[in-house]
Amino acid sequence: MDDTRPARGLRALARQRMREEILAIARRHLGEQGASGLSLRAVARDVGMVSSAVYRYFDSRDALLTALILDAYNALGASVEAAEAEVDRGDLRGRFEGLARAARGWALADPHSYALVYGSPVPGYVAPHDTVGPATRATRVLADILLDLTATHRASGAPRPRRLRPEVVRAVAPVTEYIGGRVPPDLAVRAVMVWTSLFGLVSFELFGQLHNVIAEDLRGEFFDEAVSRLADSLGLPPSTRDRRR
Amino acid sequence: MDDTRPARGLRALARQRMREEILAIARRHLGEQGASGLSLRAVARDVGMVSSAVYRYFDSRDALLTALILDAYNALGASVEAAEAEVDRGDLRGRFEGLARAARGWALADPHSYALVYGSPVPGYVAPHDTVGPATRATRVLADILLDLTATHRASGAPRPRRLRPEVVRAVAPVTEYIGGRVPPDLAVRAVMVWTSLFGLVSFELFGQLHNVIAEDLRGEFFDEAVSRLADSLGLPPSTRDRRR
DNA sequence: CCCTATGGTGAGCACTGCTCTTGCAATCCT
DNA sequence: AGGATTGCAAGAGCAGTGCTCACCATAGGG
Repeated sequence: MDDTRPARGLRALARQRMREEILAIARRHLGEQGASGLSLRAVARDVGMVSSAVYRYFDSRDALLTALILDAYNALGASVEAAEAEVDRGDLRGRFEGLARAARGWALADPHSYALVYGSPVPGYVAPHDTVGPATRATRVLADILLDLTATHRASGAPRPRRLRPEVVRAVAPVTEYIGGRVPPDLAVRAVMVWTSLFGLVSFELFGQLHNVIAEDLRGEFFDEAVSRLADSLGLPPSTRDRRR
Repeated sequence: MDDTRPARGLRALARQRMREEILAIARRHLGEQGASGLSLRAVARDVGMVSSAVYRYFDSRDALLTALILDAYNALGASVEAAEAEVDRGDLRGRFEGLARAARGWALADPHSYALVYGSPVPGYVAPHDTVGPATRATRVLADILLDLTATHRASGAPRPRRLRPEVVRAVAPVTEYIGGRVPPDLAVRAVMVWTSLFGLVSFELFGQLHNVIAEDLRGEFFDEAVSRLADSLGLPPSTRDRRR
């Protein structure tokens, strides 16, 4: 049932087309009513099938949701990649800002998909985690920025690294390994904090936690300010486009 | 149906007892299967009623959930308040650390309740926001710490304030007003970022987003490190208990 | 002290996810 | 080319859900 890839043969091709159509309808429903309101039967109706037929393509409602989660990760990843790719390679801060703004923009445009991946796990804790591939597309972008940062180690305005307890160094070991290169543990800690801060902010905004906290019509302004400070905390040099002084 | 407070008369008292009993069972179910699996019928069965009788006490399943959300806010608030109250008033950093650790501790102990309030809104975006009272108990604690900070303005190790665009100042106006006193906008911005960072981190940990990022057995260590850095970013002076040098 | 508001009952509607049997048709193999 | 095999769709059905409603008993308060 985990037919994702090749599609050889006429039959297999038709099967994949059907799968795609179901997913398309499901995507639409998700965008309209959210994950909790996504009904396999309703999707089946809209696609013109009887509900039991859908089970030929997805093992369960949760399987359908998992496919949508993968979808969402890819959409976010693509959006972030595209935005970051538009920026001059040398402009590390600009690349970071592009990444951040793209993430928020995508989340605002498709809040239900965002909730699907960064909200509370809907089914019951089981789902994702074999979705590692697409899940890391966005994080990869940040990792590459950090790689470029350490390569051209202009320690200009970089905050001085803190002394780290060895347990903390071990704690962030997966990150340092993932980023590659020889990124110092202190930067890895900063990176994780920036990442959680970024998505924490977006989540707060989307999930209504910023009510009576940040004026609603100025959320974008505040976000930009926050992103700028996060860039500072990473030690990203001032943007090359408009370097002051 | 919004019978929360007084309870005068025998009947009204019995009513509130029943309400409490239903809530208690619901709370148990929530802790076991999570919000999406909370069934009004199942709760009714466990409490020894027929399902329709529950509707005498709660307008709908969502109303029950809303009551549980209120519950959760209060539990988190109480936990945070208690932890922070144990710390010497002058030890601003210690108070902040106590608050942060209590929040994470409560979340880990009752993840479903945490997801209820800080995860994606389950019903369909409608619920809370009249629950402002209990919702702010935890934030009030931070606000008071910041008030004490600005009162005893020892600008010792405090990061130098940034120049703020006027839109940003307006954006955080609700925060500055909520905190009270005359807290500078720059500190308000920092406070919001610290808050989102804190809960972003907890959310990431609880929702599985830290998989392959922070070693699972060292999450606590990493959290402490992060909290320490967040305290720095607020300009909280080193703890009075173990001041170095 | 009686009467009425209150709260419990059970049937029922429309919906959900999921399973299983049945039949048809396209595909593959000899 | 023909027959066996496989894939897909339909439909009925089960267990469960949220929620409504007509129906009563009873106990509390006027």
